[in-house]
Amino acid sequence: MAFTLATWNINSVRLRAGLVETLLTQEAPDVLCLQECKSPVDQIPLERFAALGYGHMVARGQKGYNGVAILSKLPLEDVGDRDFAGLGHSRHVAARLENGVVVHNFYVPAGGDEPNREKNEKFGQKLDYLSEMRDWFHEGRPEKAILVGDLNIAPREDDVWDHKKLLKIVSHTPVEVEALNAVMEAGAWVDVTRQDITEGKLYSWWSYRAKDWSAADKGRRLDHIWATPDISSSAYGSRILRDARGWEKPSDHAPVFATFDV
DNA sequence: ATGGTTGGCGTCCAA
Repeated sequence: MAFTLATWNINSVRLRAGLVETLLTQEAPDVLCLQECKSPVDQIPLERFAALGYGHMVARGQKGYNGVAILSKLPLEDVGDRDFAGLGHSRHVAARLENGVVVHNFYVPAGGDEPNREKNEKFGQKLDYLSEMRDWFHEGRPEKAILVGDLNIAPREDDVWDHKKLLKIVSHTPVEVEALNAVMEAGAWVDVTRQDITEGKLYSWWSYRAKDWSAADKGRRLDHIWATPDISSSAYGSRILRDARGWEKPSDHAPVFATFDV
């Protein structure tokens, strides 16, 4: 059975419920993983999504910050969440599809502005979060699993608009890239997006602060779709819906897609 | 070197 999955940092699911409806209507992924819902779970407008065929949801939320949700046309089993780095934030949730595939939805801490854990506690929390992800996947090697989300790191030189200019900018520093690569190695995760789109600049996020985000095109690939080796070769059709960044009152992130024939 | 924008909450914090 082939199914298409998308991941999108929505930056408030209540404010942008209309954009979620647009995406579900126009692109019709089977599963949509959202981050930064900024809403308690019981205030997510599930009825509006259910009316479009997305009646299944597994989510974790808190008031005002963070929050992750998995919306699906297909039945989901809630398989729990982890509070990496003990932050008490809603940044992870996992669900199992009926074909046995487990989907992990992550919102990794952004890490503040200063890439120095002595001066900036948030940067330390980001690195700790990634270390605990690494340790968890090392303890129990995942199988038939997909990991998606806003990982807040652009690992490759062609994942940012200017590699040299961003080496000291949080999201592209060598220590973060190493930490993310350690997570990948621990779980033997395959970067599905880059398996499909092997070359060239590729971005999923553009700052709100740019005057003309599209013309300036100073993007970063912060949003990822990974899979374990047993299913990664079944993936195809990866793409980033850049158009969504230009929709009315957009999120600063664009949705990332992949299809799996498991 | 700096400031630029957005959302949620509440008179500022996180991104």
